[in-house]
Amino acid sequence: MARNGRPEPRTIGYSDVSLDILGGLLSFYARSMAIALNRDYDQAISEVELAHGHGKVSVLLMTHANPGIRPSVIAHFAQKDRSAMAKLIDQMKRQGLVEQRVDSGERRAHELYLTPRGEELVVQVRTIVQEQSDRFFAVLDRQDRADLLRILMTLYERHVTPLPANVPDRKATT
Amino acid sequence: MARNGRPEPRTIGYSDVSLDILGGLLSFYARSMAIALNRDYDQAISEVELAHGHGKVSVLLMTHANPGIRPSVIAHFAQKDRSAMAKLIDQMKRQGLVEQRVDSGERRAHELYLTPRGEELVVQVRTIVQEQSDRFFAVLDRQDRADLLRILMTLYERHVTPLPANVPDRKATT
DNA sequence: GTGCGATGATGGATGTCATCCACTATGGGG
DNA sequence: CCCCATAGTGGATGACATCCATCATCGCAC
Repeated sequence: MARNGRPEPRTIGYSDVSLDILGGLLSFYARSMAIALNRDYDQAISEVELAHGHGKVSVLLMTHANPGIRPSVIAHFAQKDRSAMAKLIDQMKRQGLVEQRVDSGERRAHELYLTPRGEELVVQVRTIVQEQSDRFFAVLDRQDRADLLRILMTLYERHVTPLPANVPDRKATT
Repeated sequence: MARNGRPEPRTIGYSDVSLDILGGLLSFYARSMAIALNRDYDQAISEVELAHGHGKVSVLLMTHANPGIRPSVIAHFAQKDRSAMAKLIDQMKRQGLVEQRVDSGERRAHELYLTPRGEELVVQVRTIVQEQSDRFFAVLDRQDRADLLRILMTLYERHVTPLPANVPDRKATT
């Protein structure tokens, strides 16, 4: 049984195989980390009704922090297709977590609000998500965690979008 | 048009929205980076017939570097379900890239070999994969790249499996 | 006022992939 | 011989990303 819950090979040793260039490839390790992180995260978040992916958590937290926010803005920060975002929000509406109103000043757009039920869930979700992240990255020392956060924020700003001004430790990298 | 090719919101500003705890959450940034990286990678790798995910590339490179390797060993390092790995290898067999033989000393297991065609593809794939990774992480300075690699390797060893002894810069972290 | 292109949201089609389960042939140990 | 574990395989299912088309709305130019 490997660290990730999958059976490990039991009839042959594998400590001397070569990973070829993968052994020194940032993208291989980055994607591998994401696989492990996703699995761990999905397990943690399945305790509440928000299983699978960051989408619902992003909607919940960002709507909480920004009542009236646009679906398209959330989609933007979460790197989610507009159409997929609409479906996700529809699901959360059916779950009784959010509600939508037409923006009176721009009737093509919607404003998102949490329901009281959604608000209750926020506290839980914050705790679960923070603990999961802390636990996953606890194998790193404090300095490495700080460096990793800084580096990942840089990558986010350069590959996704500039971070809002209110994000702590954000540096103008654009 | 945002950095990732998706339309960005055009009728409202969004530089002052709050990301709530996501703004300081390692797992959010890690997963966001992976989304961006996956997209970039998939674009690069679609130039050759290995689109989508690291699976095929891992099979190709690790079989090249370790002729006769077990599917289960590749699955182990690539964090892939056995059943999914079997389907993937079947696909690559049909593409004429690999072939399988029964391991004579352990007849439950298979040995994987590349075909001449598979071998030809290795050179291309190596170049593409290396360039994609280099390009994606080029936004970081040299020190940050080195730190990121070291940190990600630590995470791999702690969350996935110990790295083989032949991997450069590997440290015993178990 | 009208027309045109852009915008935000929505629905649909499609492909891909992970997960989980069941099964078969094989191997090792009691 | 029996039992349990192992490696590989096939199937079912659910989730999700992507891409496309559509509609209502908006802003701008003529």
